[in-house]
Amino acid sequence: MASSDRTLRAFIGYDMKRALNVVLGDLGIVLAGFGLRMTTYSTLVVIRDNPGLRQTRLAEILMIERPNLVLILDDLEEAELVTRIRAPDDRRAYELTATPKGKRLCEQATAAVNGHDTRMTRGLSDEEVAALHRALRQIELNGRTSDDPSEIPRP
Amino acid sequence: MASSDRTLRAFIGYDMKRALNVVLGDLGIVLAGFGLRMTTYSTLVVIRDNPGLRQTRLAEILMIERPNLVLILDDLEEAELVTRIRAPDDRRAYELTATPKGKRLCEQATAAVNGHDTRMTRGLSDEEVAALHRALRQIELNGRTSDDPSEIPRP
DNA sequence: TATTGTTATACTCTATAACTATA
DNA sequence: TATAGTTATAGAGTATAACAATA
Repeated sequence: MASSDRTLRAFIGYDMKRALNVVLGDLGIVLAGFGLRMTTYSTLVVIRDNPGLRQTRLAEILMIERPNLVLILDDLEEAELVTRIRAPDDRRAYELTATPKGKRLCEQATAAVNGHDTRMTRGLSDEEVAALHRALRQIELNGRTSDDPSEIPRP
Repeated sequence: MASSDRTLRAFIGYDMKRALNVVLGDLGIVLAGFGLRMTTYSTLVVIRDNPGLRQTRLAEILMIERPNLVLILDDLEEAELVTRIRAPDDRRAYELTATPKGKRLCEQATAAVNGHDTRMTRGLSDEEVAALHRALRQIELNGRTSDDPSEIPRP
């Protein structure tokens, strides 16, 4: 009986969670080959793309809490992929930069993640993949803007 | 600078994770109104749809590990939404059934989750939502069948 | 007084090994 | 010996409160 979860399959959240589970499983294997996890990889990419970024802004971009980012950066710094340098204009803050080693690893890992992405979307046309991206971003937007709890019916 | 994560936005896994985060956040609020979490809700639905189901099979359907299911069922049983009854033909196993109270709550919660689902997919046409379901199931399938590690290039 | 980064902590979800009782 | 359910435990991700240094 392969469809015993048919009721749940009607919900977009369930199909998203099932699909994301297998995607993250595969991605985790790929990134482990570079000594990275999902969190450290995405953090490294954003730092490489935005040199001099500070932690509060980085946490906003990645939608994670600042205390959790501290541990991720500790990992990246210990692996010599990222440096924290005191900001000259604000001695409370750090400017984050990818080291040459970090940039190289980021590029190699990104190539592998591109391959992973291609594998995961196999069987879908370019237009279908583009539509998938659009739909997911629309849903993210819907979720952000429905923060008004008055819209949410309660029992 | 709203697109500082543009590199990551090219990956389907990133857009899926961002979208799922907001969906699960909203869904969590909806389900909390019924005293349920995501895990207890989906477990309750599958039990109601498949009376007499046993735990090993249920864990397979939901793709969770059996030890983790035990705690979920403890919750559902303590809330008197589900019963574990010794299988007459195999005294190691339990037959899982939703109580009348469990069926009522399941129906009410499902109505609320339907509303949540509609809110989350707002701005998307019926055809776009259908395409989204199809794409996500294709990706889940791709992930399942690419279990062969020989396909995954390593550094 | 407010902000940056930090520490400590707690809770959920997830994953594995080892146990018991039955088969 | 194999299976169904269970216990114990550990890891990762996530969330909040409170702190020191600086603004």
